[in-house]
Amino acid sequence: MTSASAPSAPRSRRQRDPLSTYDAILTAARDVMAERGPEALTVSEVAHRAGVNRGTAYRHFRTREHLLDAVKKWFAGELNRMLGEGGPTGARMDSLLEFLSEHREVARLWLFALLGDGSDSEYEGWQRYLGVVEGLAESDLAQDGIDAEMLARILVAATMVWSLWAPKLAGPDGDTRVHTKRFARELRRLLLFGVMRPERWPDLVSSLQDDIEHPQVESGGRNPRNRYGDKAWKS
Amino acid sequence: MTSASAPSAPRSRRQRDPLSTYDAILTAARDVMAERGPEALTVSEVAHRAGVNRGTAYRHFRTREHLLDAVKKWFAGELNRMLGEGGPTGARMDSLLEFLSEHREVARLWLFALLGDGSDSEYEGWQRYLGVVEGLAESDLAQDGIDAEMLARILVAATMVWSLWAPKLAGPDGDTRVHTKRFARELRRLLLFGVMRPERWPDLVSSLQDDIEHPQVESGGRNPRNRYGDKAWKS
DNA sequence: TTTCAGATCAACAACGTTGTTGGTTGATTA
DNA sequence: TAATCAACCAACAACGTTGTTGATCTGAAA
Repeated sequence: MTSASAPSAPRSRRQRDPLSTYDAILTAARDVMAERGPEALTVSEVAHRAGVNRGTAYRHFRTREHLLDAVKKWFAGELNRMLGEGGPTGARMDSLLEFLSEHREVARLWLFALLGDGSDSEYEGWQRYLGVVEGLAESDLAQDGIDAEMLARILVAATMVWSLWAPKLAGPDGDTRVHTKRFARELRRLLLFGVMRPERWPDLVSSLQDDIEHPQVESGGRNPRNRYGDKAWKS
Repeated sequence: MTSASAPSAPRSRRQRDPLSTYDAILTAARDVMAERGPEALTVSEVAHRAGVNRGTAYRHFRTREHLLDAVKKWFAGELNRMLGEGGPTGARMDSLLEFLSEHREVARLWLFALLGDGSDSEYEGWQRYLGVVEGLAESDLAQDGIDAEMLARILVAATMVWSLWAPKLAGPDGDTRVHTKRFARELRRLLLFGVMRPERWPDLVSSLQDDIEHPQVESGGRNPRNRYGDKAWKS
């Protein structure tokens, strides 16, 4: 050290408890990161929020980057849990919405990750979720010709974004539940019935059928099973 | 000034052209902001990218905050244009997707804005878009009982997120168009037919109908017109 | 009770950022 | 051609951030 005699006002030193200190720092980091994004995270703010000296944060996480990684790791686990949970299909959509309403920071981190440069890092939770949608698509509970992967993406994307929209629509102290109920209802309705009356959109319908005759294969992606014309719409 | 005699190597001075300098700075700022988010934007990086001295940037934009505001203003106009354009419904969805594929930075800025703290700042473009969806929902081209606002949100959310997903799925130098075509197709299919076979999900169907008898009104939001049971599904 | 590993912290150096200042230079006009 | 004015730029001060260092304290073991 260099100078620094005895500090005149030795600010109450944090009680010793490494584990809970670690937790406090990680939680604070998670909050900061969810609020303002990984780019905006500073160790200073995290330490301040955790009620810890900045130096202490550096003892628990070697660098700022290590801290970010720890949060991302936590987040990945949370996302897995989230996507994996819930019964099949309908119930699963609802439980996803519910989970996200209560863990908005996960949705925020998800979007920040999407905006980040990391490659998609397909979580196993996503695979499980996708598996469920595929199972549904192939069962006779669902219609024909569904592209399960794209459908799953539509559902997850809409749900994630919704969970961030809801509080803005509800206002500063409004209740998000009413809006969320409307959202969930419209989503269910969409899944059951769609939007258009197919008989009024012959062009669109035939454009879907055209895709069969000119399939877009190549490029690794899963190949949608396109078979229309049986009883996909109406009887 | 203080010291600073004659600079030994007077780096080639930028040709004088205030307007294009302004543009260069604004464009660079837009790029940086779209890439790394508003929080991560520094005037230094913007000036460097624009090939301009930092001081020059400060001549055109009084502070960093003014620069951010200018980008946001530009973005709002772009978003309006985007949501406003395109024909009705199906064609509009496609044009939205197309626009976003070519202007990914708009989608990124949109998500960053969503993650930011500004209140929703409902753009007029959004109102126009919503108006179109409402028009469709009320016409006899569409099914009954659609909650137009929520449907519009589902569509916009899925599309915005997709435009950021696509390049990640395609890989570093892959072609996004194939995947995007699949996405667009599944979206159209979803709008036409939905996913489930309603006759196999009596519980879900009746839960939608229940909403009529126990309507969720209150809280300012538009009240969905729920009337089922006529010919919403099948004939 | 004494000892001591390690948890906590204040201070430091190096660096990057913001916003300001005043000198330089080029285009326009008189 | 000469004067003028604004665009451009280098350097500066003030500040915040990162990562490091050594002093100090504490809980638990000896």
